[in-house]
Amino acid sequence: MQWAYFLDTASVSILSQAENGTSIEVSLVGSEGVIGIPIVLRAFRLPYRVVVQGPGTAWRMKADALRKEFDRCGRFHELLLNYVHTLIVQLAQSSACNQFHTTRQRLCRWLLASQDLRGSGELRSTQESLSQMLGVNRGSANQAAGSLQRAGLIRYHRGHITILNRSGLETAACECYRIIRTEADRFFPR
Amino acid sequence: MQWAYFLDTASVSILSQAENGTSIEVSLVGSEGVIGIPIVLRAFRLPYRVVVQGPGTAWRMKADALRKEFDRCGRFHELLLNYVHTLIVQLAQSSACNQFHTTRQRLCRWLLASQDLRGSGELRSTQESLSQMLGVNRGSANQAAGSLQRAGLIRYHRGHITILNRSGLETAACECYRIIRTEADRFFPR
DNA sequence: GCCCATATGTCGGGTACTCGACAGACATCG
DNA sequence: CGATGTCTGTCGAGTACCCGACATATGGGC
Repeated sequence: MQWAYFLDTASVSILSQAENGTSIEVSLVGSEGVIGIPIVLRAFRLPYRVVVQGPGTAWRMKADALRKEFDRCGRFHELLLNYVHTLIVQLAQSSACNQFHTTRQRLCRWLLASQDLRGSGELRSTQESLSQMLGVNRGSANQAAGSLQRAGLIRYHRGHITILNRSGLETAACECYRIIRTEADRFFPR
Repeated sequence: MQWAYFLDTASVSILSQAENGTSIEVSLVGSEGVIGIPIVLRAFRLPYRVVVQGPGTAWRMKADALRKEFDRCGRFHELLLNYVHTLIVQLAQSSACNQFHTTRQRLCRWLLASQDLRGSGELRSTQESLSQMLGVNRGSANQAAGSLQRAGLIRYHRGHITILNRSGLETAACECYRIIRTEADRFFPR
C-alpha cells in the first residue's frame, strides 16, 4: 500500500473472495470514507480486493504522509478514527444482515447505499455484478431485481438501474440500512 | 461507556440482535482484544450487546484514562490500532462466512476460536446458546453439533463441550478461521 | 426417590436459495 | 444488414435451513 485514496465522486467496493471463487462485498466506500485504513492501523495490507464501481474522481495521498499527519493526533486523527468506527458498524451489521435477511431486502439496502454514495438515482450495474456484490447466484439477483421492478421501486435495462421510489425501497429494505446510516450521520452528516 | 476492559481469562461475545429477536455473534473477544474500542474511536457507544461468555478475569480502565494514553501516540496507540485492524478483518470475514459457509463449517470455526481464546478444549455452551452465536435455528445447531460428535471431533453433554480432535476441526472448518487467525498472529503471536 | 427445569434429539412441512442450463432480447460493430 | 457478445428471464432438480412441535434424557433440589 503506497497510496491512500480520498474519494470524491467515485465509489469503491471492498470484496471478499471465497475459495470456491464466489465473491461478496464487505464494504462500500464513498466520499465520507478512505481507501487505505490499514495504513493508519499499521497493517499495510488487507486480504480483500478493492474494485472501483464506476467512473469518478478521488484524491490520493502518500502512505507516509497519511501516517505522519494521522500521528499528529489533531482533527485529522479524529476524523479518521470516526470513519473507522462507522466502518466497524457497517461490517458488523452486514455480517448479521447476510445471515438473517433475504436477497430482496439486501438488494434494497445496497441500492440505497449506492444512491447515497453516488448522489444519484442512476446506477450502473448488471445483474451479474449485483450478484457478486450480494454474494448470491445470478438467478437470485434476477428474482430480487425483477420483484423490485414489478413493484415500481426501480427500473433497469442492460446494466442501467434507475431508482424510482426511494421511500419504497427504504420500506422494503431491512433495518440494517437505517442502523448503518444513523451511525454514519453522527459523524458525517450530509 | 465509562470503562474499557482488558480481558485476561474471560472471553466476551459481541451480539447483534435483529428486529425479529434473533441474535448473532459479530465478534468474539479475548485476551488480545479490548472491550471499549468505541472510546478511542470517539464514538462512545456501539449498537450491539456485549455478553461475557463465562467466568473469567479482566482488568478495567477508565474511559478518560484510556483516551489520554491512546492520544500520546506511543506503543499503546499502536497496539490498539493493530487490534482494530484484526477486528476489521474478523468482521469482514464473518460477513462473507455467514453468506457462503454451512452451519457445520461455521460451528467448527467458532469452536476453534473459542478454544484459542479460553486456552482450553473444555467449553461451556448449550446448543441453544450456540444457535444464538451462529444466528441459526436450534435444530440446525443440533444437527451440526451432532455431526461433529459422530465424527469424533467433539463430545458434548448438557452444556459442556470437549474438543477431542483439533486438527480435524480445522479441516472441517472453512478458510475463514485461518484467514482471521493469520491476521491476528501478525500482531499478537502466541 | 421423585419432581421439575433444563438440555438434547427428531420430525414434517415450508421456503429461499443453489447450480447448471438454455432461450430470447438487445446493442454494437463490421 | 447480419453477426456477435452481452444482458436478462426462466426452469427444474436438489439442498440447507426455518419453524413449531413434541419426545426423551439428565441432573439437581426437595
